[in-house]
Amino acid sequence: MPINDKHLIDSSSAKGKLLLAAAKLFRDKGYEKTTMRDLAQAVGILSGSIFHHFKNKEEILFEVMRQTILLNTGRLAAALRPEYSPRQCLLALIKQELQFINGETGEAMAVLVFEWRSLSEAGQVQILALREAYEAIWLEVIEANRRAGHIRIEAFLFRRFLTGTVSWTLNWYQNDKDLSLDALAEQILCCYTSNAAAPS
Amino acid sequence: MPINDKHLIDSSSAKGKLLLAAAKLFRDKGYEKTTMRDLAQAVGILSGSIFHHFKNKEEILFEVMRQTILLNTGRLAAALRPEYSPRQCLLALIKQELQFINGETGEAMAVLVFEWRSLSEAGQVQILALREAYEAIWLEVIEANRRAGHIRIEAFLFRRFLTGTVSWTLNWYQNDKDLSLDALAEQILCCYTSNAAAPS
DNA sequence: GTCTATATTTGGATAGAC
DNA sequence: GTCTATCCAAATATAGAC
Repeated sequence: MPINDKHLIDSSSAKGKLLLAAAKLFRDKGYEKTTMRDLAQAVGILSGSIFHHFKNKEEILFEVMRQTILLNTGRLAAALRPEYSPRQCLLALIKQELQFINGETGEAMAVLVFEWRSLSEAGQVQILALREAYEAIWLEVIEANRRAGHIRIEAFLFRRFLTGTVSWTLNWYQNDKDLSLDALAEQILCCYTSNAAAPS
Repeated sequence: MPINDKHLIDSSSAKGKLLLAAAKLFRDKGYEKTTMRDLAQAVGILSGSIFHHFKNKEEILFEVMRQTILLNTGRLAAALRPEYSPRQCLLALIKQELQFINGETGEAMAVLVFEWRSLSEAGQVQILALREAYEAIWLEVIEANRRAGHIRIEAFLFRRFLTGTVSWTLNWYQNDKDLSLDALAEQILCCYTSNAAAPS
């Protein structure tokens, strides 16, 4: 388990393989257009067998979202260190979230953004509850930056603006030599805050 | 025709009614989950009759997107006035795009963002070509602001950041007394540029 | 331009054997 | 835990009457 924490996706189990394949298919084709037959084929079984692991299609979508949020909330919290300045904290969070969206959990994060409506209302409520812990980390750091004079607008609003910018990268960012994710994070911070860019 | 320009949606024709209803349904339920029966019912006919106006379901999605881009490109260009400063131009464009997304074309704009993958590749190419004129207006104004010292980062990158922030409003903005769209535009400009907020 | 009736396909889900 | 076989529902699209 080099990447995934306990209780989260175990890519060696059949269930874990299904979730990883589902994230990729849901991102590439969309949840509605992905059939149980597509998913079964992706992991080398037949469609009827999936129902041994999940009670229906929506439970797969729910699990993809749930495990992604749990994993990334842990990672976000771990990115902050006591010796960091408010500005360094903010930069660290931006770098992390860019990684979530454009790195190895990118498929699942895209599913969270684009397939939200496909989740039942009951499922949405549960996922939103998990997301609160994630957003609480952000707001604390943003408030600290506001107190330090780096941010001029209200913290909630700032977070919404930033969420849009970072989420949108999944529509255009291609990892190449021209712009690394860390450099992109600094450009965002430079654009969003009043003072000079943080040291690279 | 108080709202819609020539060649664009005529809400008194059967075809126009279908397109307006489709935009709303596609946004609310998603393209895949919206059935021809849903759409027919929304305009008071039966599903078979739709195929007299459109050759298939995807053509409806394509037309919703195409007409929305054409309409809004015209509006965007019309929002600029010769006497405006670069900063006033940028604010005017932000206000316009917020209106596109959260105003009367909001349903169709959400479709453009969320249902992009549901369009065939051939359709995507055509819509992208139309989008170029729209983006050209933006880039010219952004460049002028950069030359004036209001923007510190590269124009393409700035536009991508801004696109994310403005598009994301469709996930959270509710028009109420607390925050008008014009006030929101000024907050965005304040957050994104170095100088003092524009006068309200 | 709309309706009636229906062809045809697709896809989620189940039951029981192995 | 997977496969075989299949049920059932839903949805796109068509043909021809009015």
